[in-house]
Amino acid sequence: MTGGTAPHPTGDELLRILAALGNPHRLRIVATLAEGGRDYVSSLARRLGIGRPLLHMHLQRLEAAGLVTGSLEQAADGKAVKYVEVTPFAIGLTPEAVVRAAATITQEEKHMKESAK
Amino acid sequence: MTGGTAPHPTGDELLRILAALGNPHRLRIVATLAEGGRDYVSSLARRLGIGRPLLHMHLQRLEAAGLVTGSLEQAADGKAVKYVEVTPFAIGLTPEAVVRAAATITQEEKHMKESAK
DNA sequence: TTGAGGTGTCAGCTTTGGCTGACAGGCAGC
DNA sequence: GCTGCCTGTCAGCCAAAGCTGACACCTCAA
Repeated sequence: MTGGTAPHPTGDELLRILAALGNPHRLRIVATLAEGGRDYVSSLARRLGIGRPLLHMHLQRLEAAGLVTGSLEQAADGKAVKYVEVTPFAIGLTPEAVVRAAATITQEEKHMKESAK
Repeated sequence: MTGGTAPHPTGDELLRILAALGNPHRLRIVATLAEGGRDYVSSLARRLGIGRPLLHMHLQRLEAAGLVTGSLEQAADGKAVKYVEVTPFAIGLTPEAVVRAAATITQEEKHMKESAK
């Protein structure tokens, strides 16, 4: 197991990571998890002072970027609880790294509304 | 001479940097400038295949983040040309860095529509 | 004067993102 | 049973981002 995000991600991966971290709420989510360790969604929402649906959406983006990992577990009392924790990562952000990443950007088509029927 | 962005920016600075870089066009802009060196706006727009108004907007965000620097110069023939180049930067992106940055996030009020008259 | 090529900005559209309230289900314990 | 706390997702609203076409200005060269 790697246990961390590679220092030289592809262009799309880097874009997802940067976009995910470029948001006050999401940055604070990562910071909170990095400091206090793993926590479950409802508790985390309370700590951050935001609603659960909102947190849920942000967590989705962070998971999609590979920055956090969620695992649905059974608490001691049998309740289903989803714990989430940060995935270790180390990204070096320099112009050279940007050049390398930009070379592998996949320009996915806008929406191609019902083409190729 | 500073010549570069500090490796430990404030929370707001980091947010602006990440949000700026978390966009395909802007990432490619930085990459293109980092590779080919400085260039002027119209030329850059042609190289990237995007419109000048659009590029102008993206450059504003990149400048606001301190990632690129624009300078309006007089070309040899007297024409005013705006050259833009990348500002050297080196940001270490790790959970620890995020924790440090998140501590200094300035939560500016939404819009406070004419309150505190 | 006209044309080409540079600069910037504005109005207006479409799309995305952010956010909330409400709903539905599962599993304790009272 | 009911209550509480956890899970998820949905519809819908509103603000912000992204993008385009048109406009105005400047300077040089033909």
